[in-house]
Amino acid sequence: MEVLGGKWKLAIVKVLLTGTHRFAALQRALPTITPRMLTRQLRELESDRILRRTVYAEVPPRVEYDLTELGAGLAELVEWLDRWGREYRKVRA
Amino acid sequence: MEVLGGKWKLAIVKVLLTGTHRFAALQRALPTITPRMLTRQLRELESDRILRRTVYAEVPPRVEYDLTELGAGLAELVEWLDRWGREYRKVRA
DNA sequence: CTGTATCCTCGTGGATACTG
DNA sequence: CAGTATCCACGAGGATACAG
Repeated sequence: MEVLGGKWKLAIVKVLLTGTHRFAALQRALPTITPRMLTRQLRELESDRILRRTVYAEVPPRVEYDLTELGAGLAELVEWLDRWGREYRKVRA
Repeated sequence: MEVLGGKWKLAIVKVLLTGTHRFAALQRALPTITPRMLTRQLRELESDRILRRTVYAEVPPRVEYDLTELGAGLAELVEWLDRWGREYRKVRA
């Protein structure tokens, strides 16, 4: 939970489960996140080896994010949580 | 994550997966939790229908906590997270 | 395009002491 | 036994502006 507990962490993982994304693409996928929060959560996920950050020395700059094997192993968890969340809303309603 | 995100929530669920517990028993199972935090997390889990609180009108007072069906449905998640946590520690080491 | 820098609010969580 | 009451520190998260 220390690794996954950030407000946007699992949301980011979920997006990256659909493939490699650039910074701006993640912003589009998470419309309400601020650049500051996106950077922070990405850096933490990187240092926890959930994802990889690849910088291409180009102009304009290009940076790509994709899941490591460790991160990809979270696929089941994300699905499980999605299902449980739906069940939860049903029961609580 | 809003429901499960408290610092002690999943730990409490994990204990209750082994059966009904009283307040003091939960304290013993979670040696570093303060009574204040235990109360708060229990009340939140109760209002989210993850567990049930049963008060017996006796002296001395007796209060028992046990999982609802919704809460019991978290068993898989807890196991999954345990496994992933171990894997995580191995890979990160 | 991919971020930093600054400033600020708020809530979580902890310490400690006390109570019906 | 099963909590409350108070007080406090810290940091996560957000708003806004700016930069290489």
